[in-house]
Amino acid sequence: MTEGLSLSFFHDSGFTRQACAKCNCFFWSTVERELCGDAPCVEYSFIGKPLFSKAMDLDEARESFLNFFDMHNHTRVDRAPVVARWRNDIYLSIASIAVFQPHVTSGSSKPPENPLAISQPCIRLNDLESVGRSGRHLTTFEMMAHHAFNTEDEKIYWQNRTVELCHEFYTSLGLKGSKITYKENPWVGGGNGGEALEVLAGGLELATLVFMDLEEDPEGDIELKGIKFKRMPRSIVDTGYGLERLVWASQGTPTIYESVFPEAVSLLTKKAGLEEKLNNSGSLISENAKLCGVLSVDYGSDLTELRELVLERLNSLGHKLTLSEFTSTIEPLEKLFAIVDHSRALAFMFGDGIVPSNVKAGYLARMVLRRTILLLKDLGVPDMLPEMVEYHIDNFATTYPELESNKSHILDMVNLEVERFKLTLERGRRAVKRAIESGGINQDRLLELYDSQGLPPSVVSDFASEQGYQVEVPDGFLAMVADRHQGDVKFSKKTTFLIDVESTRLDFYEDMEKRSFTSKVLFSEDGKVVLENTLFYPESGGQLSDIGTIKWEDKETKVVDVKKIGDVVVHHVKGTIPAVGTIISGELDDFHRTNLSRHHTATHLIGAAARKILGSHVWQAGASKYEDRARLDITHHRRLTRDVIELIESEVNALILANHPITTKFYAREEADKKYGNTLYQGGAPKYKEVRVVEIPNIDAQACAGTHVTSTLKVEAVKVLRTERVQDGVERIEFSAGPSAVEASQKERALLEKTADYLGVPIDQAPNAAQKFVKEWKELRNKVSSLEKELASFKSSSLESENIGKINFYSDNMGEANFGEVQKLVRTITSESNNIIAIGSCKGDKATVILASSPGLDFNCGSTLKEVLASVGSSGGGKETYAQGACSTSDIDAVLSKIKNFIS
RNA sequence: GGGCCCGUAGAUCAGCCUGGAAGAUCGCCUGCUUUGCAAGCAGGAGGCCUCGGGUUCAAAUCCCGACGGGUCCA
Repeated sequence: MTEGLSLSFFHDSGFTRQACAKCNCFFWSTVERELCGDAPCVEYSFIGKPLFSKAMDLDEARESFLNFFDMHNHTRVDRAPVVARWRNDIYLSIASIAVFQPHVTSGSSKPPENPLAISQPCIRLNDLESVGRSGRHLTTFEMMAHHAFNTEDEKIYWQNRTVELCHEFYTSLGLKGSKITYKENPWVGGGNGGEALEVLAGGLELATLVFMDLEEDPEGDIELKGIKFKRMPRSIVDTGYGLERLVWASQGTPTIYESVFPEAVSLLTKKAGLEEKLNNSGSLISENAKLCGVLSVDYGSDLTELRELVLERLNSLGHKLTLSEFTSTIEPLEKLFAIVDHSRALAFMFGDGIVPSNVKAGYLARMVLRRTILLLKDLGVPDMLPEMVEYHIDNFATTYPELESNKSHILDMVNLEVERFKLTLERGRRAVKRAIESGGINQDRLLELYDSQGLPPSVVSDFASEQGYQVEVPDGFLAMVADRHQGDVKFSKKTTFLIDVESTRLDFYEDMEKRSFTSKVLFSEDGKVVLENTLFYPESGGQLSDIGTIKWEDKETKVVDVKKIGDVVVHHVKGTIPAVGTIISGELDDFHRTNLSRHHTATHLIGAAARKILGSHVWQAGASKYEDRARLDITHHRRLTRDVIELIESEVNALILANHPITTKFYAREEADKKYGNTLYQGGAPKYKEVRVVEIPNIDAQACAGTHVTSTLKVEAVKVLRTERVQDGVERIEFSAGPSAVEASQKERALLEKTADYLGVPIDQAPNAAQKFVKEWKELRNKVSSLEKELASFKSSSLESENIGKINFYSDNMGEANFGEVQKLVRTITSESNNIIAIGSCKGDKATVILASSPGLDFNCGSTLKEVLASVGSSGGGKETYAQGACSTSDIDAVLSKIKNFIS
């Protein structure tokens, strides 16, 4: 057997290709083996028997890796944030290669170094349920990697050298080469694929070596895992060495958590009073971890079934435990490990600028935080989260000083979220109480409480038992939630049509102050015109398109909209269109363009001011620019107060007056990244390999395709119009720049003047006057109401009644009267027994008739009045004891007498 | 990006389904009781029922929209 990944390194070093007796996979090893060395075929053998000659902590292990690759001609690159802002397909950095996708892997950008080594903190939340339980899962981990990017022109290294480096690295740490197996396991993901080797030792997967040289193609001639691929002109060495696994394997502790953050584990153990439990159940934990390694289980589905499975195995190994003994021992420890892990994830998430929210990455942070708090509550230390997060920050101070310098902000965020969750839980407690009082908590109610109030079933169950009520938590609860959200997905229509012409030359980047140009028509049809070159800016980046005119010969047409389709700028025109080949002259609407440019520059200034005033967690979350106003959405965790808005406004206007120049320049992606760092991409993931940087030196630099004015002074002035909370954690600032700012001020002044005028006071007294008027008005309103009451009782005593049988019938046409007064009169009379009252009144030309009776009389006011009013062509109705309707004023007397006839 | 829940007195909420006089509890104020406090008793103040449209003779209640909050999913 010499096929598969038959590398000369393997042959030269005595490896042979073998097949696993259990899973039938092929693997390479220097010794004869029956099994591949991977879970679930084999169990962990390194627990209690470390794989490496020296126990390492995180820093030592990371440095040993990076240093090894430094020594072997790799260049270290800095880590990227855990929030993958440069990508629009994922929220979090999930692998080291994610840092280079898609721009480098697609070939459009060069890698920052080649070959390179990195240790990238990653966050993965897909196995959240397993964290703490399996002994090996983490939400946050560092993926160490050496990457080599090969092109047709430049070959760095490929499979053989990769394996050689890997093997040398591990053996340099004292791992015997004979203990390592390389298992062949092709890799597929994100539209790419390739051959891959899993690096296994002691039953643990230490690293994966992926040789990415395929891309998905339905016509492709290579098939991997059921998907068709074709060979790419590029080939990429994508490796992933688990830092935490290296540390774990070097220490051989029962779980990965005890190796990776021993101090955090012991800190929490102490505070939660779990020392004895942890010390006495060491063997249990390690057996459990070993079994979990083998079982490769899914904790999301049925936990009890799983526990039974593990317990069965434990008991067959000599333990004698009941299910409840096992659960009560293992569960607090699992929670403890999960907390330690989750709080580290939070330190990174908040440290890298995630603002908690109900959407996107912010929601992920909130979800992790809330789970962690609930776990802490279960351990009886509900307030320990800030302390745990702070511990991790301090612990990373040397390696990641950016976390330390962001510490107060991170903790502020944590504390704020803790407070918010407390409020949510308090609201939840009341909601549960109410639900119990109004008929109990069934499955639907439980779902609703979770979905709309954020209360997990376990919390509902806790709250319910406080009220002495038991709640059944159904199996597969999360599946039911998913079901509820089934109908959510909607299809968005995409209408793309292609015009097959040369890409348009974009002249507006050459001189942003130019307003007229000449060009040749390449395409014209159906109100659409494409030119060889254009000054017209197409709608993009939240900026409206230019408008203007196109002239040729003695004709002219209006450009009303401009769109970019691929690399072609399409002018939408109203009127006649020039024939293909015509030389035209184009002229922009200068007022429109200048104002759009002002607003665009102003948007950058507002963003810069907000970052300066609020902090580095402020990111652009969206923006749009119009002729008379613009808006910028920024990430921030609190509502913007008037004070903050005023500060931002003042700062922006100061920047305007300082007359800073604005420069634009195109850079290759990797150059731009190097020079400006990742804050460049405020507007989202960059689409092209060339990045246009709009810079206001020392103040702001952004990748931006829009048009700008050439100095801040040309923005003239900025006035904030309003702010709005678009989402949790996202604030919208709406503002005007230039002449529109002045107009906006004028409008506000006009409103204020008008208001003051109505109040009859000068502007500066308007607020006081309004306050006074409202107060007086309330007082008067209450006075009127009490007078109406008095008047009603007075009138009721003077109103004559007629006896019809045992009934006292009151009837009166009160003419023009206050409705409140009439109602009070009716109330007074019907509060005594055996009375019926029919009252007509009017207000202007609208007349109202009320018919009401004392309770307990055998008489239906509703149907009577309905019938009577119907006879005069009007309508009305009501209940047995009270009815009301309308008719014309001239009919009142007729209606009243008809009612009387009805009664007698 | 999508779904769901909510907006009524200073606070917490009921009333909305089934349209027809704005409610409860706590808090607040006054008086009585008490050496004082807590409490108790009696009385009282406090509501553009978030806003804007629509339906209706009539809207806190039904419909549409906006605003404000909460929450789940991707």
